Amino acid sequence: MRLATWNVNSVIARVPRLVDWLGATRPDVVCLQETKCTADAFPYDEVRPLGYEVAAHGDGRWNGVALLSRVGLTDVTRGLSNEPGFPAPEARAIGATVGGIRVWSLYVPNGRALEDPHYYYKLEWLSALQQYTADALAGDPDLALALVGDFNIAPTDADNGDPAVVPGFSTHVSQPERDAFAALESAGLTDVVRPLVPGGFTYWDYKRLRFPKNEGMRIDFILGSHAFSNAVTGATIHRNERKGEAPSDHVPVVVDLDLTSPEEEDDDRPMIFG
DNA sequence: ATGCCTTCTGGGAGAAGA
Repeated sequence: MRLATWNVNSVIARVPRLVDWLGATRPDVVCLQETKCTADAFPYDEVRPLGYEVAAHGDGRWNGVALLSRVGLTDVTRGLSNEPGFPAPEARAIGATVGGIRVWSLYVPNGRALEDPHYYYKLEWLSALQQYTADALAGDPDLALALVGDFNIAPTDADNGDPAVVPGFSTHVSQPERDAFAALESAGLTDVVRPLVPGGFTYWDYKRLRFPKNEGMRIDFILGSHAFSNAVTGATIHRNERKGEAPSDHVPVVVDLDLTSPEEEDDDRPMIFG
């Protein structure tokens, strides 16, 4: 199974690129963020012919998340049960069961500026996500759970190549944000891409030649429980999607999984005859 | 330590993003 995440910065504006990329990459599951449209306005007719079921969650002008799947799409949940709002809850989380995985497409609040009300909203939102994760894995430690999307946090200094993002002055690199990211890992999740792709960014600001100068940030992640992480066989960051006509400012992140069940794995054990 | 880019709405100029 191939699973991907992509902050498309308007799914309607990105339809030509999205359709081309889906055809070339053939992911089974896609988590989209910043769709910037209501669920009614999602471009279903452009995506369904490629074989995908679609679940969308949108506010309209801002935010918006969606899930595409060719391996089933059931038990769709829009929003986290304990999700804070700004002031009302926003369309930043959609979950579903796809191909045996509980997957969430997530768009973590930006934070805007240190000490801004939106910054505290971001931290509260991340706390709610951590609580959900802890509860979900406490209920089923072997759950194949994946938190996928734009976390708006650069967990390490190496993940920040943007000279405008300065520790001590900027969001995305503050210790409370990094602590919140680490808390997700402490709750039982691991970044499944980093061991396979140790370096590289997933976002470059549109302005100031950030992409040509490769002054980007790594802020889009695929975090998995052990049942998910153990199945990962490969990972790629599709840097070329930042090139060409009308790109998003983020690029897709992709993982390949071998979700062979333990029973089937048993069949691969050496046989002893006689 | 910002909004010289992009998107959206609304039918302008402004908000938001990271």
